[in-house]
Amino acid sequence: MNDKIKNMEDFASVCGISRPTLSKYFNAPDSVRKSTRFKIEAALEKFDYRPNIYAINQNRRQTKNIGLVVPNLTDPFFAGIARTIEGLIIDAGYNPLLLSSHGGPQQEITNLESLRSIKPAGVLLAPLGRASDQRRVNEFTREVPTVLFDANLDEAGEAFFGSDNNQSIGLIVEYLCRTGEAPALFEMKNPINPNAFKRRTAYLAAMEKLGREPELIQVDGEGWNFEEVGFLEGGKVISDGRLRTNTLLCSNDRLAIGLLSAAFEAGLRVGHADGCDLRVAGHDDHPFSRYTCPSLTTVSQDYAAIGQCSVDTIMRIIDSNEKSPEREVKLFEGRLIMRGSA
Amino acid sequence: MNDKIKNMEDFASVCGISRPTLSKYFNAPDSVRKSTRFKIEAALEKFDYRPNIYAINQNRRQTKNIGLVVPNLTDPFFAGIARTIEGLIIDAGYNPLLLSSHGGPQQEITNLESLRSIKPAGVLLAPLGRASDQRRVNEFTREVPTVLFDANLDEAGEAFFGSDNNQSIGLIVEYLCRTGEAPALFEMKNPINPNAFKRRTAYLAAMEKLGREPELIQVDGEGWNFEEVGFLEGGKVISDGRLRTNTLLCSNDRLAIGLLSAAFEAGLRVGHADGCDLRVAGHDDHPFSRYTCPSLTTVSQDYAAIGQCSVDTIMRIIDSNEKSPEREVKLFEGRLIMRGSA
DNA sequence: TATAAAATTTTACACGCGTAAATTAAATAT
DNA sequence: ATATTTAATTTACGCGTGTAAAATTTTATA
Repeated sequence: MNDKIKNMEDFASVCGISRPTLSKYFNAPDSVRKSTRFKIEAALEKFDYRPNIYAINQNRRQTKNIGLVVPNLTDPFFAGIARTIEGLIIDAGYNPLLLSSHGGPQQEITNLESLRSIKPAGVLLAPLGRASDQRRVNEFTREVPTVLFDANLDEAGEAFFGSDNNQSIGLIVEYLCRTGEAPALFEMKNPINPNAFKRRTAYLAAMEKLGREPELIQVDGEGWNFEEVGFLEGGKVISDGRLRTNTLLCSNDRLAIGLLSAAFEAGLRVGHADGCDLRVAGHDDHPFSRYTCPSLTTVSQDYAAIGQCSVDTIMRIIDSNEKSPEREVKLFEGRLIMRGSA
Repeated sequence: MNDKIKNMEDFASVCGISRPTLSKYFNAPDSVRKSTRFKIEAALEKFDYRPNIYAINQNRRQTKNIGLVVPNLTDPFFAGIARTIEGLIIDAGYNPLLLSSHGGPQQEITNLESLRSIKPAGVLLAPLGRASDQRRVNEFTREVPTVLFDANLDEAGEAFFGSDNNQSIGLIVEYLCRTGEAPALFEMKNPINPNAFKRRTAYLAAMEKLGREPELIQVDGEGWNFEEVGFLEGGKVISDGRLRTNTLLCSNDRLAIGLLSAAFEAGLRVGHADGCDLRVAGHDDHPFSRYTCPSLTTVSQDYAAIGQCSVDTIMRIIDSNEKSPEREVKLFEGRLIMRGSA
């Protein structure tokens, strides 16, 4: 009577219907007659059966898996984005598989390899950027429908969605110039994020547009420990008296967080109030930027829109089952977040 | 000649060996004769074949998957731990599947459910703690070999590994008492993390041992936005003049980060130097605690050891293929991290 | 060289499901 | 009520692998 249900066959018999009908039900509950549907759902209440996902995926033309690769999950910024996108993927009826490249191009390729063996219907990839193994990423995107986000790679994937660095940097440069001294750009000499290059260019353009003299403060440092770079190199910049303006725009919030810490230890007062020595601004609206001392003025990226757009697009590609004729690129505007530091 | 290799059958024929032998090779390359192994590896160079993971998992008695569930990936503390453990799982020859409960008990159960359908060989679970749906977690651990870490749940899983809160809290309480005023404990009234309760108890015990009067500052606040709670409620505590000591021990670093921000905005000087108004200490050695203003004195947990121990144990359980007679519990000692804030 | 032991290969079947094609039942039109 | 159309169901086959048992080959031992 209460035999163990081992497979769909067994479960079909206790339902009193055939196995293929059951299969249809699991793929689309509304595709079976209402009366049979009730039979199935009644049986589901009584028996503990769920289809074997491996058998399903072996036989489906396509899996319901969507790969989601981010450069570094240890960065709460990407962790937050990943969470948002995961939710969107689930809402679309797919199964997200989250992988982090941990800042390393080797790991990034490893992630793509292991995704390949999972035969995903599509992949959302936020690549490392300049550090990425472009050739192998391109190779992958030719075999698996892929949408890039956050960082663009030349011609890789079906589409790219990210922030409009020109607009967002322009926004904060204009704000800083309007409310005080013109900012110098604090950045890494050899940044591994391609957005950093875009931001540098955007900074130069914005300054020129405003008729100000740009100043780049390019510091040493490797890898993804941006806070450490900001702290150590920012500390040197301060103690060496290399500052020719009292306003620093950091290429990203994590650099700014380190820099604020260095400024604090150097006894500098950061902020826009009277008597302050330094203004510091960032970019990204990092989750922690609200809690720095002082809180960090920055630009937020519209990740709700970027995520939604990325998911919509990969779904469209999956549904249409064809490579789109041309690579779509869409950039979203940032929003100024005014806080205490500048 | 250069036909597409579609399955192991095809690949076996281009290797010049039988399919079952090939199957053996993929499961353990050293289990086949050296000469046949060379044949296979030579063919692997020439042809692009990899076994279908779904067919493999459908037929193996056990998958090589290990589930890894953490309470909240948005917290860099857990993101770091997850990364460490992922590496250990891979080293052990298994395939980690990382899931975050996003701070919600419903998501935690959902995670366990979706892990069940993946039929993992074992699961490493850092539960939400008090917020967890204990009954359903217990149900899961009865069906799937599970090791708990970070937060303990009553009798759930085969083993638990975490930090010795008594030792670590004792350590920092002793340090604070020795170097200044005795600390009050700053914590949430209804913390969702069970370690919070352990730490409260440990604080009371440590104070008693030192013959000091304990003081609990229990603030409102729900959820996992600890920085916000620390900031808002800490700000109130400061402005209300509720502080009867100049030394605050926060139940965790994230509360401390918020509190430091509140203290900064209130114009308080935090630190142990002369002329400071307040000393603040935390617990966990959060990745950001190095970059607060001032940098945060805290206690680091030995997560290298906790992770290693957790992975070793789940591997032992998987290999022995039997429930261990008794539930193993092991607590690891914390280390004092002295920085600027206390 | 003969023999035993070990390793390898072959044979044969199972796993649990998707899905095309054929069949049957239900819904609609006449 | 009957013919027609449409939807639901069943039949039958295939997916790519693991694995036990039997047959064979290779290696080690005497």
